[in-house]
Amino acid sequence: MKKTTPIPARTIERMVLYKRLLIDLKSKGVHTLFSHQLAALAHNTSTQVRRDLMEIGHSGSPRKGYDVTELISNISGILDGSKERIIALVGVGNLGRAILSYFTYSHPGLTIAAAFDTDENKVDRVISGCRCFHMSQFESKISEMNINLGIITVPAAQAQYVADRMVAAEIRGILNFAPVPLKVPGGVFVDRIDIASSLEKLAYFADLS
Amino acid sequence: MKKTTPIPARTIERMVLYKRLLIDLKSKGVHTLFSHQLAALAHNTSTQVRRDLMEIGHSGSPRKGYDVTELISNISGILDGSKERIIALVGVGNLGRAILSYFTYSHPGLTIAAAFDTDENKVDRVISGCRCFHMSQFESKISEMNINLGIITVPAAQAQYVADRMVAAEIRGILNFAPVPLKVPGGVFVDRIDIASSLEKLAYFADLS
DNA sequence: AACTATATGTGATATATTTCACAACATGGA
DNA sequence: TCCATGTTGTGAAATATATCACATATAGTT
Repeated sequence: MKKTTPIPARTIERMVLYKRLLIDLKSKGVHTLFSHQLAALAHNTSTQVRRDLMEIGHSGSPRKGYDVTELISNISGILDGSKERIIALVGVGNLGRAILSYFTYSHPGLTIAAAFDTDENKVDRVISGCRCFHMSQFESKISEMNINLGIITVPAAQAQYVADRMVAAEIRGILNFAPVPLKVPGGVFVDRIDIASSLEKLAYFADLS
Repeated sequence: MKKTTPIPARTIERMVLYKRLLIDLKSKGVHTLFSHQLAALAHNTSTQVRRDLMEIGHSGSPRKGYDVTELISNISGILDGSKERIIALVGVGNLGRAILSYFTYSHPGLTIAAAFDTDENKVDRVISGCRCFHMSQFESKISEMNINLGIITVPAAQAQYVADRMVAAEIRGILNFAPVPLKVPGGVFVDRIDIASSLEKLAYFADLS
């Protein structure tokens, strides 16, 4: 079996953060730390940290705290699934290019293997270190390269169409930057990053305080 | 008084979505709709929609549903605060430029009034329709232009420094694209968009299904 | 004018998530 | 060796969020 208890979504989000913070600490020579120290870095409480670590079954020592290396490896064991994550990006506009260039400095274990667009000026070129193909080759490249995650950076009007093709190509996770909710069958996970929405939310909560 | 009951954060997020969907519907000539129709578009349930609208005190008619125009105006009344939202963006790299160009087609009520960087090649130029200033002019421009929201698109190492200057310049809301949590005093609202984290989360949830 | 069918609005309930509070426990020092 | 200290791990309580279930309302029909 893969996992015994379903780990809460929020916990997973924090886990990603913990992992990055811990890797950073390790590179600075920190070998051990307490829940309240990690909490200070992650900007939450020590109870939350301990509860999260409990979720993944990690334990530390009451007086020494947590072993950084061991904790990183435990968290990675949870986050890094069984199969490799290989990503396709569709829509090589400004945002698409920005994301490509951001990931050129190969993020740990996350590789954008191919980009797709319908604009002939972009097709068959290497853009920010990533080869750009025409959408007509989408299905064949996805299966050829074993791609299982997708990023959508096309305009809203085309987002659902692209999502449908991703689903048909057996992509299991989609990160959607278009400002529309996508309809996908169960078993496909979608996350949306909506910059305009975030700004509106920001404006709302910045007002009160 | 501004608001009587604190509206749940999640409700606000959905409200932003509703508003956009409704504006789109209105432009297509839809005058009235039922909660289950909005729910279908927003990808949630009719109960959720009704509960959300209850939150802002909007009511409809059992047989006609909700009046689109009236609903848009009610939601806007909640979301659009008293003062105008004027935004500064710091860090004119790939991501920063992508965001600038995205907002050039002036999103409703959200204007990026100025961009800032320390790179002399970018300073004093107009980039994607937005004037770019040197960071040394940050404080003066913020107050001169009445900017109250900030977007951080600098590398992780400088993010906290930029946030500190934003806070000092009395910016009340910060949208942070750098992969580090920011420490800010109470009263300042921070939201983080972390693309790498989102991909990791995606990878995790795409695995199970 | 009364009836019917279909939505709304919302108290009550269920679920998810966070926080509290404290017993159990290691470690360094007396 | 035993104690004092400060941390872990976690049941229980609190809070936040979503869903259920149904009484209430209203427009069209007869």
